[in-house]
Amino acid sequence: MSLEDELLRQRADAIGKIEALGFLPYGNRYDYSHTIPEILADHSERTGEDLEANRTSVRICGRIHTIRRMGKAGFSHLAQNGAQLQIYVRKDAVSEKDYELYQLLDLGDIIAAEGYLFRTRTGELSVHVEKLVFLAKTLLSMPEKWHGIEDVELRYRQRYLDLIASPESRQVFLTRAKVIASFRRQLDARGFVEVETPMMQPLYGGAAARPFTTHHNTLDIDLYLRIAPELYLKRLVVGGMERVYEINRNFRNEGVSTQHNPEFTMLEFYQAYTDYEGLMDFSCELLNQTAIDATGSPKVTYLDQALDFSAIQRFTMREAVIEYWPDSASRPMADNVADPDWLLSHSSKSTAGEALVEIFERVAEPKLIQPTIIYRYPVETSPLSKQSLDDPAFTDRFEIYAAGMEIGNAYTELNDPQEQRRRFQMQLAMRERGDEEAHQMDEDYLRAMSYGMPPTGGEGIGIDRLTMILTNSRSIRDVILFPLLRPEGEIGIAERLRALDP
RNA sequence: GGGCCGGUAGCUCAGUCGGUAGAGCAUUUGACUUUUAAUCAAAGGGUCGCGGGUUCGAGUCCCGCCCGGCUCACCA
Repeated sequence: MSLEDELLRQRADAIGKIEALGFLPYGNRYDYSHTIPEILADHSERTGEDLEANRTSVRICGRIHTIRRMGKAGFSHLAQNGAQLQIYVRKDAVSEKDYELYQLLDLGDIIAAEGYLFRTRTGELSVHVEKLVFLAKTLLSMPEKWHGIEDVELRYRQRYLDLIASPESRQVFLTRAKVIASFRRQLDARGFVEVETPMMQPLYGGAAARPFTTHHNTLDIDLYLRIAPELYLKRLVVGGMERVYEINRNFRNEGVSTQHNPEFTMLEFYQAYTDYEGLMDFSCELLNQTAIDATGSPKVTYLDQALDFSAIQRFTMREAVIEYWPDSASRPMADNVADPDWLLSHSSKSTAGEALVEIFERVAEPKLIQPTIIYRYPVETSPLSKQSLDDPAFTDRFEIYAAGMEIGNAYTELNDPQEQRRRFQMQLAMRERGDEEAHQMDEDYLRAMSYGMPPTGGEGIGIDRLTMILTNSRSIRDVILFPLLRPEGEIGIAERLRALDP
């Protein structure tokens, strides 16, 4: 018998013994008087004398994280909501049945304890237990208490174990929730309406990416998982929902890396009657406040580098190429980065605009550690953005970079259906030249725009990447609870449980 | 997809030149009524990722495959 089966058998046997003592092996509702974090918040300052003089009774519950048994007494730590509280179980302070239960407990079991607060000889706030309640048994071993889970594969596949074993991981996901809550609060306060648009779409659009394909049986149609909600959100703006936003998943059938997960979460919002300059100012306010709400400060440390979301810098794309050019000897001049011949000679792309973007991504993007807005993007790579009034080769678009990653993308929305049709046709031509990610023609969207769309600014912010930065996480998989992994193969737990079933 | 690194007990990790597979935690038994990585004594526990090959002999060397990490390419 393998060790794991032996442990399983021992614990299954313990369930029987616990039941024989009169406890439910898997308990029901338990009405605690305090959560463990509440007790720590309310009573951590109290002295032992105070606790003795003004006895405080509590009913707490949680998962057992440590057990130290010593003959006729013992200590355990219960964990709940990321905090731990010690309990002290003494043979002469509880019923015989409860003490027998205490002897049968394993690390990882979930119990409740009732008693009063006191301080131990070493000063730790603890519960002097008078009664125990059994709530749930663990059949499998907990991770090692000191190192926790080091195997990242295990952390991603069995996130629940990661959450049990490492408070830091729990904190990452609490911060992620704060990021999302902060955006919602800020947008709601400004009159934005949260909406949900289709994730299964007959045509995909709103970004340059390859989609996932699926099929609806009854309708017998192929559908795409959305690569962006953009075109639906703008239909809503046409319909008079002047400020809308959506926070949800996009799906892109592309590579996996520390910065890419096939499904990822975007905030997209649209505001009628503003433009990209209005959005730049708004973005700075939004990100500053989100950083504060999530971490307590606009200044954060990411991989040993100090980032300040209260001081977001701004460059045009052309300026950024000059600013971040790697060596001063060959540094281009303003005339160079505006010269199609110069651009084409420094890139393998076939148009000046695509070349500028390619050069920018090569020389500047990795160096954009400080939160930075890059604005004015070439028209070729921006099929849905409005052209700049003073230069039709460019669009009124910007992206937000931080820690060398793109975390946001925004522009004045194109609202001229005739121009939108031309852009779609330009994209179709790129598609015919072999660009699989070029935009499709979306006639329903063109039709919507033909009813008149108000001038509008729209923006998308990558929640996962922003959360990486705000939690100092190196990989996007560290901020996604269940990142996509290949299936692990046979687990075998069903068979092992079946073998235990009497 | 390419390159590099990794997969050994439930967990964290050693394993030398190819020669009987180890430690700590966890588990079991015993001692211990304020411990806290509790302590002390003893015991049990292995598909060395999977499959081939070389060899008298493979955790170790060779080949293929699976899973993961980093990185490059692609992308947000």
